Amino acid sequence: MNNKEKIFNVSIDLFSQYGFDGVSVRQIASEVGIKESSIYNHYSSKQAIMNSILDYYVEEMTNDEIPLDQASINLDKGFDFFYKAGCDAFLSKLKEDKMMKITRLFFIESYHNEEVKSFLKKSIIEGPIEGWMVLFNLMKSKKLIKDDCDVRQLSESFFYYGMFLLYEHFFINYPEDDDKFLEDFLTKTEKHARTIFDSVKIEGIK
Amino acid sequence: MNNKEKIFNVSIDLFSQYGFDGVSVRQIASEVGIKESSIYNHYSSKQAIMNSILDYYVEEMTNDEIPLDQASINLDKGFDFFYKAGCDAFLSKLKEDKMMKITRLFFIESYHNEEVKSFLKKSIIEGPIEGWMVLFNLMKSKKLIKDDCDVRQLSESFFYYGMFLLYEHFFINYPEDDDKFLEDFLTKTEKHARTIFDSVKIEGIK
DNA sequence: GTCTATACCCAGATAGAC
DNA sequence: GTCTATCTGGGTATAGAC
Repeated sequence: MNNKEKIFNVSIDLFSQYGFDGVSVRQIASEVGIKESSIYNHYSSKQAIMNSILDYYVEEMTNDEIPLDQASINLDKGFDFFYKAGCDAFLSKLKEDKMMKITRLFFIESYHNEEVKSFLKKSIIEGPIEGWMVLFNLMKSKKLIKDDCDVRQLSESFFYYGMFLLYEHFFINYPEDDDKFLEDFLTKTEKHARTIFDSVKIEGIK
Repeated sequence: MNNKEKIFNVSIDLFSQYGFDGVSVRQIASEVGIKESSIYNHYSSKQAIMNSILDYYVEEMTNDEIPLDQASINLDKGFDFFYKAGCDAFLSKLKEDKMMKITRLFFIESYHNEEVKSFLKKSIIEGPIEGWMVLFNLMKSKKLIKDDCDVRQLSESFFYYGMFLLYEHFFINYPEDDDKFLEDFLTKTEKHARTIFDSVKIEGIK
């Protein structure tokens, strides 16, 4: 691993622990094993390091589309199968050590970093919500859930539970139990999905 | 308002906007209209200002116990009435301008401030969850909800939705629509409570 | 590409006159 | 209680030798 890569990885480690403002260029340099002035041979500024981390994460996270026809097929195999398949796709991304760290970085920086904020809002909250609305509408057309239920409300009721688990982990419990969190996340949201589904499913559907 | 109070209030404003590390003593002094050295006649350090804000918030937030017998009476008037009463108690605290600001401050500082972190964990997450577990058990004993449902899971499914609305507001949308948020919070969580309740209620109960 | 040296700035905090 | 003046330390970043 060359020094540029080292700077990149060390910065992810430190920024995700202490936040962007809580880490100095000196600290990064010292952790890499070079002098701080050498950093500037690879990145033009501290902000430039942060930007490269942002770009990396956005790139990695936005190429995992779930094709709707596949979702439809999964849904025919029962709700539990369908849910597990969708959740696994998201978790496999998150499971990589680097992605967990950057996710925490995104959460903690979102309150004052406009770029992070708009990414979270668009790609991590609004995007999935719209995806779930499509799926609940699909369930309606398949006569799995009642016709009069509010699809938007249903999507939020379902999805925000998992979002809060993420917040809770990254702000309150991090970094203990990183692995345990990923395990529990699936089983907990699965039970929750069941609860939501049960509230609107048509009699006789499992 | 004397200068000590001014320092206190200005600090709440600035800390909640930019975070503790994002605000300098000079900024606070300038906003108050005095020199930074004068700050130290009222508070021994920047950290001391922060601590007094923490103490104030903890004091204000931890004297609003909901007596269980009252909750039981409310519950007999129907689930919707019961829920609205409980939620109003919490919202009336939050509605004060100062409390909204400090709540945001708590959220954004929680990732690296151990005191804030443990308060949030204990009093804002675990405490209410345990309260809701008591209430769902009460509903069980009143034969309102099914006997085989998981009360812990139910409490989380219910409560985490509202917690995420808080996170979303304070990190992503703040400070736009502060008032609108407080309005929407009640109606949104009410609908969500309905969804959760419907998934476990015994046939014939409203 | 890495180093030493340094510029420049702003932070938190203190001393002592008034 | 507030001021001016100042200390000390840490931050980002640059210049120029090797």
